[in-house]
Amino acid sequence: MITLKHLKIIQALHENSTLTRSASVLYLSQSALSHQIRYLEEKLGIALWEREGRNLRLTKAGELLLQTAQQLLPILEQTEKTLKAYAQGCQGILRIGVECYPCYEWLTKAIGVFLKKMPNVEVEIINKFQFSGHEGLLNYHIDILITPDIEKTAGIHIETLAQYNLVLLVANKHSLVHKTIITPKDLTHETLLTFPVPLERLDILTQFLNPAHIKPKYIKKIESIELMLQMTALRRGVCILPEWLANEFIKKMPVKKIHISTNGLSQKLFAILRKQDKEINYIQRFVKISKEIVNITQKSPCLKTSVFKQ
Amino acid sequence: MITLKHLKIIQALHENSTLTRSASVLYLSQSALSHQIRYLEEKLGIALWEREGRNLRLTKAGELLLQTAQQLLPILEQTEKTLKAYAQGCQGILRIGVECYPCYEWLTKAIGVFLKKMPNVEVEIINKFQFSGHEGLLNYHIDILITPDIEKTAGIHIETLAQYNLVLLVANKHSLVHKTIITPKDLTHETLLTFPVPLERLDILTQFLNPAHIKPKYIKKIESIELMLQMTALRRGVCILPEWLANEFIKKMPVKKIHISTNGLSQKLFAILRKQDKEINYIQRFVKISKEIVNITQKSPCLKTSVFKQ
DNA sequence: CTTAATGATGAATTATATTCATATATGATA
DNA sequence: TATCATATATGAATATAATTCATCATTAAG
Repeated sequence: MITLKHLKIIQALHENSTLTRSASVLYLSQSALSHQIRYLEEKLGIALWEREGRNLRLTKAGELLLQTAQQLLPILEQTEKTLKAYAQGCQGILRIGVECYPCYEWLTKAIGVFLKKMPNVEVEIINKFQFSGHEGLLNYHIDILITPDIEKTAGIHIETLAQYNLVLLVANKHSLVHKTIITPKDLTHETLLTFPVPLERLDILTQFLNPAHIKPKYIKKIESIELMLQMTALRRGVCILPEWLANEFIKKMPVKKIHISTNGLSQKLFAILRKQDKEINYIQRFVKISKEIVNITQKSPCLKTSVFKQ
Repeated sequence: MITLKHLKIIQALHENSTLTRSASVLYLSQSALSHQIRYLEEKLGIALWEREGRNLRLTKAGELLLQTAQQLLPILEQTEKTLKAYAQGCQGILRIGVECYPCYEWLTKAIGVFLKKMPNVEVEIINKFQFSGHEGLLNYHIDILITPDIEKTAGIHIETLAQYNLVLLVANKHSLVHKTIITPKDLTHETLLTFPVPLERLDILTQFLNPAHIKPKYIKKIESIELMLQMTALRRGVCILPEWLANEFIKKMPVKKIHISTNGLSQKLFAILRKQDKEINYIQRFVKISKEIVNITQKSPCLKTSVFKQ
């Protein structure tokens, strides 16, 4: 009765608004779509769209069908991809979602090692999500999510990859540079450079500044870590990075790291997967490699630097 | 590429083993199926079944496709049913799963009230699950689960319907009948009549007997509550029931209730739903009615009996 | 070795989806 | 409000895909 074709149509129609545009996206004629949706509504005996002039608006029934489409299609797509991979002698596809900007540093290495050890598994990295990474995981857009934020939802399995301190980075000539420890107050007049994530996901705010009821002068979102460091060096702001990553940068740029509060501000990094995938060989392997690489990345420069500094 | 038809075929084939049988289940000719699966394997470029003589066994790829089918088809089926219901002017279908034998007593009443108040919603009761009720909920086989057992899994919402005491029922002439409170030791030589659920789900064992390292002489599983009471009255065993239900039976059968331990053995009853369904009007309504009915059912006979007994 | 039953296959048929050509409707603009 | 560019609807023709029919090949059981 309802076919996947219909689900694809209803989704495309939702994304592209007009029949003509959707048709071209689906490589079909406008006429074909028109026939299909008429057929579908006729068979179901219920309107899926309200036609207001040349605009289509989903009815309640249409919404239900769209929701179903958005739930089913990614699952099927994943299966098809994996089958195609199987057909080419691959063991599978691993789609990694990343919700953690500094992670790319070690993730690239980890994937490198993984690809060598598992030449039959393909890897795909996804960092834009329709909603959240968690959603992406549950909806089969990705198979594994690297994130510092966990939501305890059913059906997922959580692996802790690492724990590290966050430190503040300031320019060598910055007024704060001689502090050994930063207090919330110190940041009152600073511009804080952050990655473009929702503010409630910034530990420096939720764990450090908010409890002290202090706001930085301005929060500026920057995509690229290099640019962020550049701006820090040029005294256009200060930024917060994992200590192991900060250690890399203080070697090559005119910036200094300062510890945050007496206890430090620590953060954990997790790899999250669907429970049913926990036993899949190449997924276990990837988690294991990630743990190793994260720990090497975070410890070795640390050591070097501390030797260097003493 | 892969269509729903294929998923249905792979599922039917898994359930019915042979092509011929599956074909008749799907109202197709054996030839049609044979063509379809050949086409599918050809297009995917990978074997989905290994043919051992006339037996089909799924390959790893086939397993993946079957798993996908089992995940997708119930969701779609649910959507189709709901759409059909919409088409007939219904607001929707509520499929209730029940994992609690004594619940039928009040559930029937609750559904009665619900159907009167919401004439446009259809109701379906399901009490056999492929795996667990929780699975059924997450896989869209049911929309609401009535159970005393909660597993905290992601994406589900839990409502507490009631809390009540469990009591022991024995025949009027039973040797334990004059006890006011039962101890674990008292049950050493008794046959315990229970509903057919896994032993780890029986609170009388997990909460009462196991901690005292005591086992009843024999545990006999019985489907029907009437038969269970019948056997209790005939001194073929003793049984554990919610107190409110026990109160109903002691009025009409030669059985007595005895409280369990000094604190009593209390149990909670939950209604569990998918988080995304929480706001649906008729689901909220059903939960509300259930709470009311459970409380009336469990309180009113209690009152009557205590008046009667004094 | 037979036999009854299952699965496979090519050709014919039927059902379904798509396009083409064209008509109708809509919204913007003069 | 007339015009135009653009969008959707529709019937008939066509192309594609699914199903059946008739038949053969294979298999497990007696």
